[in-house]
Amino acid sequence: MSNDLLRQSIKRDVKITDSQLDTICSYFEPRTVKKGDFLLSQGKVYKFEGFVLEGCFRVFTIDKKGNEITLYFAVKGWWLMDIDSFMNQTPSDLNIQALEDSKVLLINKSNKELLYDQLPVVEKLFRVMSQKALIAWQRRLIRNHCQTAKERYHHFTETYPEIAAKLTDRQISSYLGITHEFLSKIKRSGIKKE
Amino acid sequence: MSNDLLRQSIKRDVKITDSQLDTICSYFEPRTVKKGDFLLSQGKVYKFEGFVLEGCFRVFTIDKKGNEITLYFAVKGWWLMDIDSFMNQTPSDLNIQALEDSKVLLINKSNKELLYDQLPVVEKLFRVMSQKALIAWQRRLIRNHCQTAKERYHHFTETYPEIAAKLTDRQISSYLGITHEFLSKIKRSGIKKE
DNA sequence: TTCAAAAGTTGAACTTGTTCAACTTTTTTG
DNA sequence: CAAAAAAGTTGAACAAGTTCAACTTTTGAA
Repeated sequence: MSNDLLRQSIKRDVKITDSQLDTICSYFEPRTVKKGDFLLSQGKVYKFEGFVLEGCFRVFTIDKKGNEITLYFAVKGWWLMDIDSFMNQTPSDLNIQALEDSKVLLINKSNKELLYDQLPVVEKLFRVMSQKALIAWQRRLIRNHCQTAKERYHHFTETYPEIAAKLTDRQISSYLGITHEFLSKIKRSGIKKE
Repeated sequence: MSNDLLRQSIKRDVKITDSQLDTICSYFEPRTVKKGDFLLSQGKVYKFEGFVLEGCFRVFTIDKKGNEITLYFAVKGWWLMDIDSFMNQTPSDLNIQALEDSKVLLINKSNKELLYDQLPVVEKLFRVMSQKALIAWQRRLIRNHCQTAKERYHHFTETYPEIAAKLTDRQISSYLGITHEFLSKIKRSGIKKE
């Protein structure tokens, strides 16, 4: 199976048996997404949660002024979820778009609930994953408040060089919360001195 | 017992029996914290998770330049946690300070683990709580990127008027990510027009 | 392979928010 | 209650980041 990556990823977060992994994996379906296609678009209800096997996705929202705000990027081994829409089955504020031809494993809401009921370890898994994600969001907010755009840019490209390499400057700037014009100026100033 | 608030709060997130609630509550110990005292300070390992019964807390970090960044405030019914320090038992980056005389229920790490092992519903509870918190952090990041300081100030005071009423302007500004001088100017401009 | 669309660059004027310093008001504490 | 400390206000100069418009470069599709 092509589920090795998912199995490894789960084993990093919880102690789990192979048969439990089999059960979990049996609920996921593979799907390919072409470059530019949307797995979710703003206004729709999110019916799937996804685990990225290959490729790259961008999760973003568009505000009232029409600006794109990127929440995160997801490459191999990352999860794609709009917790709000999936949990409450309300229309999503988010768009999830493939930045290259990609492969994901998807699980729908009713299967996810079956899994939760059937295997308590799945509750633990998503509890641990959510708490780790929370830590990351808190740290990002702190960086947004205490670092300049330039520092944030370098932090991003140094922390995720493989992801940054796949992205356009516009996509990076929408993640950093700055205009692409200003990112261009940051890069120029970064070459000249320090 | 004075555990009613905790029991109600848990019942809002998961289906649970009274005897399970009894078990959970039995692991929590009440504690009073005097105004100004710290439940946690930066550099220490966080040994407790807390549920606020009364009073008000501020969770914040101090960056290299000495600026305070407030992650959140917690009043009656809110949880106090430094997931990073508690989960990994590493020194905390956070301070948790009582802004008034307060009462909390505390649970330590080993009891929390006992609870997780004993009652799967506790895994579910914290999974649901963490996912709700994640949604809130994502929304806050979006607001930080697409709203001005003035809009964020009004959003905060309108969403949490009871909390805002307990806070100094310096505390609010450290939550909004602006200087207290600028908050003062926002308030003045808000009176004159709009 | 060409040409249209998207991405990136640059500069000038502008807006938002910061810094610092001086001052006033409120709160706390001996 | 008096003094000290903390909080809030104000202004002027400044820094960080935006906006808009013109331009160049790269990418992709017919």
